[in-house]
Amino acid sequence: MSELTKPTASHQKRYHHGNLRDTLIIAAAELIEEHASVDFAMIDAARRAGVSSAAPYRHFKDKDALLEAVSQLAFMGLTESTRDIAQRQPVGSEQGITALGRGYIDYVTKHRAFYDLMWGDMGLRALGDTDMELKTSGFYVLVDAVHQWCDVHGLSDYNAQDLAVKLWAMAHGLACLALNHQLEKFLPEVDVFSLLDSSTHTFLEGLRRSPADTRQ
Amino acid sequence: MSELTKPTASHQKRYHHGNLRDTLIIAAAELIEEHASVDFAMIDAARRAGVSSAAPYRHFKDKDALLEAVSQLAFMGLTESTRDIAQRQPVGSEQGITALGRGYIDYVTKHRAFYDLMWGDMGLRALGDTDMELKTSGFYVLVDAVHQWCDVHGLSDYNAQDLAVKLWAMAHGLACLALNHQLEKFLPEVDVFSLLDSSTHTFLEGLRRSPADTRQ
DNA sequence: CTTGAATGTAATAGCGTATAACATTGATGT
DNA sequence: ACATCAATGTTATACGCTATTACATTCAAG
Repeated sequence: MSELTKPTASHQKRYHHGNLRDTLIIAAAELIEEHASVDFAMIDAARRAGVSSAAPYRHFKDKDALLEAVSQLAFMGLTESTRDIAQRQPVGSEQGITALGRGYIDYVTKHRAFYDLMWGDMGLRALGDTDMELKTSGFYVLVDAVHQWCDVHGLSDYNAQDLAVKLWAMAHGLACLALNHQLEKFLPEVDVFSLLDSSTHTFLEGLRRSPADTRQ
Repeated sequence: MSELTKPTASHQKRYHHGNLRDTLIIAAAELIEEHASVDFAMIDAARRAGVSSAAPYRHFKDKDALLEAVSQLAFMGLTESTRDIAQRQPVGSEQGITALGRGYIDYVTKHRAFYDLMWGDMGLRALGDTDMELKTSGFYVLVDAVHQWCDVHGLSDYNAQDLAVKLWAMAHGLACLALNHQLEKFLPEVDVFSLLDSSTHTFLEGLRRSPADTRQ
């Protein structure tokens, strides 16, 4: 239990928790990870925080609001991981792009329930303007990498944002198929990361060798 | 109400429904479409079929079992639509491949809740061996189209199944991003079908022009 | 030290799933 | 035709989860 999640005075039961909101978010995130599903009970999150079943409703309008808060955690984690990866890749390289895709797949694969939270019913249901930047900043890391790749390869006439969306869709699609055990069904020998690598490579190869009239 | 869903004698209330199982599947599918969500109440499906709240449990162990039956409907619809489309495309053409992708995106976009049912928690949860063929036969239509494209372009050294998975992932990813309103956020001017076309084109171009040493 | 806002508790309404006990019907064998 | 049993339907109800209400405690501002 992190310092953030503790009541203000340790080991002593006080009437007021002190950090209930944050504690509930953490508790919910843990329960989601453990169950690999968002079908946890509010009362369990409350119990884990050491409060009554009604207490959470002082901090969150309903369960969706709590889930929305957890999804922000998920997006923060994804963005942070994405930035870390981008930082360590050679500028403008194909590897710089595939590494981001690998990181994306790795993240959502290891956090199945977060994936559901980010791209399932939730992601769009509670889409506050405030959260917009939080939820999109990871994408722009990819846009930068694509932009640099285009520059390095003398393909500045391509729209980096358009290409980034396409590359994102590739990684997203592969991740989704992997999560649903479709890959092991149709390509039992192949792992998702090598699929991403070759898929990305073919796509970038297509960009480099395609006639200019197909560009924007 | 189709013939299938009617009690055996019309307009007369009988104790036994006669086709309750099928009627419930249709009713559930309708409710799912209407709510754009699988969060309908069993009792509503029962009411729509004109039976009591407990009757459905004579035909389905639990709600998941009913949802699984609906997901089979969804897969059947997808497969049928895919076959229809494949039939009307020139053999071995790029268009023959993009048309399948377009059809896929069109189908899941118009049946958002079916998409969740097929690829959300459900799809894998109740994955009976019997249903396997039902759920995979659509994919092999794509494999055929890809195989033909490879033949026409003298690229028979490629593994059609591998390529089909990659193309599927592309369409699947784009569909998912479109469903979650990510495309309109990052590329407000562009529609998902043109993205699929250019994405697919670039990929196939990469295959044709890529050095042979990257092939299997 | 008073007072009100914030935050907690206990009790409970309300909805949804699922089961149990009972009722009705259709099908089968003699 | 008729007895009988399995299939299929009904009513009543237990249980779990969400969310609200009325009340309790604490913090913080004047």
